[in-house]
Amino acid sequence: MDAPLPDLSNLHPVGGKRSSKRDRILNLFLRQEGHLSADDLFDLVRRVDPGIGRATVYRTLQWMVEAGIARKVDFGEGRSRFEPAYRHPRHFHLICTKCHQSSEFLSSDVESLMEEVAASRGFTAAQAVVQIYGTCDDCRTGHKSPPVDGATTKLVFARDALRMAIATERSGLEFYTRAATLAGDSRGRSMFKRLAEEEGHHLSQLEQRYRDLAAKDPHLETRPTFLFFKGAANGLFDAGAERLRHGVNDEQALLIGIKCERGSHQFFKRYGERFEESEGRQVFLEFADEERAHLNLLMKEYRSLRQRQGRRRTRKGVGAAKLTH
Amino acid sequence: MDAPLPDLSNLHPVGGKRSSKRDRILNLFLRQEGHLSADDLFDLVRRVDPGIGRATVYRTLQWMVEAGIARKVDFGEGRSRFEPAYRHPRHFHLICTKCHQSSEFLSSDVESLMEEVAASRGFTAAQAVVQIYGTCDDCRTGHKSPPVDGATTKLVFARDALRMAIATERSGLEFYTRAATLAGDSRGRSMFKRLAEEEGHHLSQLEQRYRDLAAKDPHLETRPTFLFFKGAANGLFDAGAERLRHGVNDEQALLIGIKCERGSHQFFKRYGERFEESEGRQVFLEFADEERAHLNLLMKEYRSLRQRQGRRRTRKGVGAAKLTH
DNA sequence: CTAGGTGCAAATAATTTGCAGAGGC
DNA sequence: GCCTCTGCAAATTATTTGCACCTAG
Repeated sequence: MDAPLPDLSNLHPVGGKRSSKRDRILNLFLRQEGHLSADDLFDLVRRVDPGIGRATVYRTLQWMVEAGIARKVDFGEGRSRFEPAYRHPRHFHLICTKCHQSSEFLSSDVESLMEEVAASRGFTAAQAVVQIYGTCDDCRTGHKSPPVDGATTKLVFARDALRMAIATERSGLEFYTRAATLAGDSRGRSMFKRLAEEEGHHLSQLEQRYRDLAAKDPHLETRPTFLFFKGAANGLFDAGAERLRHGVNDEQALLIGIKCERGSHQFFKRYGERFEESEGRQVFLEFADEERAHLNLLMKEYRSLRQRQGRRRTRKGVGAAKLTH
Repeated sequence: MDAPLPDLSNLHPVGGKRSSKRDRILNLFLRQEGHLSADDLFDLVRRVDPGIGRATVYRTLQWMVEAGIARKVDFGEGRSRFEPAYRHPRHFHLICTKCHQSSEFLSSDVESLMEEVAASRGFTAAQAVVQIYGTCDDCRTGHKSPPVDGATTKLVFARDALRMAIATERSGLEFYTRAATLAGDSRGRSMFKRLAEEEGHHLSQLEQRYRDLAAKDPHLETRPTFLFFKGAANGLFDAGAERLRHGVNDEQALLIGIKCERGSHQFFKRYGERFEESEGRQVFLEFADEERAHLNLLMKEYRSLRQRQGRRRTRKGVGAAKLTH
């Protein structure tokens, strides 16, 4: 649903056209934080290269939007603003109608709801815009909270990513600990135990990393959430752990684990890939890898179990074809 | 989060200003379906009253937006469009970038997510805009689906409302049927049975109503969803019915029922009230009333149970104060 | 050489504003 | 009589276009 992610070096041919001054405009634009109006960008460009005309900036902007490098956003000021879309996933806006400041957030839940809606209408979504207009905290209370620069945004992003990974790790730990207790088969028990230990180990690593991050900014913990990944932020294994309570056999436990690991792997990979280089992205992608490793282990165990059982019945959803990655 | 709902008759003073020609513009505007550009409205107005100037239309539009009667939306065409906001809750847009058609949907889930986000930042939300840009089904396939007029929209809305009420009724029926089986106390059993019968009765009424509605338009059932009230559309009692499986005592069952009925009453009331007069609105509000009646019955039973138990312990969440409506 | 890209200035389009007069209270 | 509304035309603002020229492949 979001923009394609062409390599920066061969970005230019994307639109089918060539480049020269576009490079300079593009580079300046991508370096910018926040939402530039066409004129803002024109001023910036002129400062560097006075020989560039306003029309070129407009044309380049138009081309960038078509090529998916930029996004056009409208805050109802009577002019458009533009923001980089490259490795910078769709984010949503909270726009203060008093002070005209806008802050951003990201929500995978909103995104998936929108995808669902679009799909149900046969609509192919290319872009999504979410804007909430109202009064910001500062304008309402009269206080002024410290300005948030690019570095802080990145810290907050990393913090939120870590929080999600930690929540997932915690619910995974609970899941495997319980599964190890319940497992009827000694081999399965030892595998679940091993996984529980791994989760515990990773968990403490993540927590350490979280503490390191928090040390970089004394206010980090109290800053508002940036990633509203509600469905994921509360532990992707919770439902699985819950199902274990109702008593399942080893095979079922394995299948539940596989489903959870696969879901969480896909989730972290999918979103991680869409971010620009940053610690948050790292957290997502590393975590996705970890979940995949667990997934592989579980699937190996599952195959082996099936073999030992000697049964050849086919189970829906996890056929042999799907097991090979 | 949505616009205030002033009475139409004393709408005018809302903005602190007075009225005269505004009335005519306002009335024309409110009669319109869809999204008018300022110029569209100007043309319309001129056809009725050639003595009205373009600036007045602009000024009136501005005033309507401030007063919460209209919403300004931007589809990236270089000009703004406006839509009535009165008794017409925020709806979201799917905008085709090929044919420039836009269709609408409503999602309570998206709304509550947005409220959550706003609240967590101390942001007071007044308006929300959700736009999904892409290619519509017609443009993608080349086919042309039958045009949807205002009457059809209303039918679809009523259909979706009925579907939600039916789903809730079904899960309620399941809940009470199961509760009746499980109830240890004969008095409780008969109450749950009675509620189950009522739900069954209402369910068949709703299903009949649904059939009547479907008879009005042969394609009604296949038309795309308009209300994406995912959390509610799958039966608000499902979680409650599920909990009954794990074995609960009568008091707990009552509390679960109370929670479910209260939630569903509030949900249907809250959203029903925001719609303009229509069958869909009726469905919502009637259903809300019904759920409240059940709620009252359950609460009466709960109080009586507590009295019979003679226990005076306080349970969190459902203190005596909260029981009196 | 050719298909675009580019600068400049002029054109267009949407919206706002200045001002004199009108209308309600 | 005062305050706001209103129409008209002029002004302002953002964005696009026409056109002559330039540049990369």
